[in-house]
Amino acid sequence: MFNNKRLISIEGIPLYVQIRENLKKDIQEGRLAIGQKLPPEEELAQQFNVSRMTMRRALNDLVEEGLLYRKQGRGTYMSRPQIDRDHTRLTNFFESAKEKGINAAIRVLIADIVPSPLKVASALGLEEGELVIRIKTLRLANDIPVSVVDHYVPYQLFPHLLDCDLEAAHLWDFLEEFGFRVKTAVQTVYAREADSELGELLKIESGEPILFKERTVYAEDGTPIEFTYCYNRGDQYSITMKLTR
Amino acid sequence: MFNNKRLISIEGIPLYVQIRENLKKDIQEGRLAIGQKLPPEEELAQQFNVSRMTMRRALNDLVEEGLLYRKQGRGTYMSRPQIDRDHTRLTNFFESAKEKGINAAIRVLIADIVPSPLKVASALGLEEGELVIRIKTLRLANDIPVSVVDHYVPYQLFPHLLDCDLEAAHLWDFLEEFGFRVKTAVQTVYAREADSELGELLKIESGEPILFKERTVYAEDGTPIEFTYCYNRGDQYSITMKLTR
DNA sequence: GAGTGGTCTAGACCACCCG
DNA sequence: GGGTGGTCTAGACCACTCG
Repeated sequence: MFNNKRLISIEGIPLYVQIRENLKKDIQEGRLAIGQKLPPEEELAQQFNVSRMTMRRALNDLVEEGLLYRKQGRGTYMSRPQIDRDHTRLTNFFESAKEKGINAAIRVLIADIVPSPLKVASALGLEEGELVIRIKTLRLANDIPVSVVDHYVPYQLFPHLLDCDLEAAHLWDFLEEFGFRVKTAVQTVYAREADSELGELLKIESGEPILFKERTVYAEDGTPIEFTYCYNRGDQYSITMKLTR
Repeated sequence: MFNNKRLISIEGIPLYVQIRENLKKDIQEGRLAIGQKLPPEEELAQQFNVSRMTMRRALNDLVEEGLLYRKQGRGTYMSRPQIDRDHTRLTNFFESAKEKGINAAIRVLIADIVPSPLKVASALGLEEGELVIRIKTLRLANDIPVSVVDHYVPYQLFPHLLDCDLEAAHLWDFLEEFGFRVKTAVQTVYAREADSELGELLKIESGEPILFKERTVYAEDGTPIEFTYCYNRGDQYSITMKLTR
């Protein structure tokens, strides 16, 4: 280990990325023991034939990811492998269903242009009553209804949104087509009971638990581009996240 | 703006931190317009009288925080201010109650040493049946019961934990006293119904919605130090988080 | 005091984006 | 082609930790 690691310079890929991925592979394939101390940065830099700054950039990324940790004045060490990593990533329904091998489908219940209710307006940075596009859908996973989702999108930013086939792709695909890249979201999660309408749509008894989510989605420049109420069947849905102190 | 920003070198505080906080203040106090383009990095570096690498380090932090964004080949820009920031931080019950001006109290229901159930063992990286400390508590906010929390902690790591006054401080304070700094947690959130026991403890009807959480807490080096089931009153509790694509 | 990570410099060249 | 961010170097000194 840690010998003759000189990289063959690969076209286009930054050195720190190559080093990072190289080390990550060593870690994930178990070639480094838990708690093991790594060589000092200076030495690693020599082995990889890069400057210390570049080496640090690679190490920083791995520390960020939680694979390594540093103790000032002592050294850099392997973390214990944790079960789950990389939560709090924003993924869309089709993407995550595909990863899990689930057959995803969307049925549009409402697609309309309406004046914005107060809460929607304030989330989207609009005046109350400014026009928004409302799209209410039912989501199915392997033909089982799992969520009712109520999207609100500023009409002024996406005047042609309703021309799209909203059952054919995820809403975000269309938002991106119109020039807004989905970047971050802030969401709040609650436990609620299903009312009779939700019960009917989700094929559960009314009164059964619902994981209820309010979410505001922002583009790269911070513009709010979507506000959503999301009602998820309690027995079919959970949310996993990673927190840092 | 952007003139004569030369920093008086302040004792001990790294330059990139001073620059970062300086810019953050400008942003938060509205001295920079939304969407405004910043001067190029080279120029900023000159104004602050540092090298470009140091300037970049400061800017990187602000981009990370979502206050700025970059477009390669074009420039660095102000983001729109977003309502909420800095979620997905791990906070303890007493800390967050204090911030909100809520009077927090903990009542211990169970404090015992037991063989670990399978699920607990696997979360904590133990063999099934290895001893764990189980601490079950009721949390009150302004005398209203809000959560029932069931903690499991490896006995071997904290053999003297039960000597502590567990109602006097948060469990994490004791874990840190014994040498383990709480660093990260991975949690999964579900919607459930209250059973009769929970109903009684939380003073709600059985069948009412519960925001149920399973959480594994890790120390700095990745050692799992706590696994917890957490039952929160649906009408008193929500979780807010920020997601990134 | 030796070992190690944390910060910082003053350059350099490249890749990308725009008019 | 000019402006800009992305990457990289080869040094340097400081701050922290440990024996």
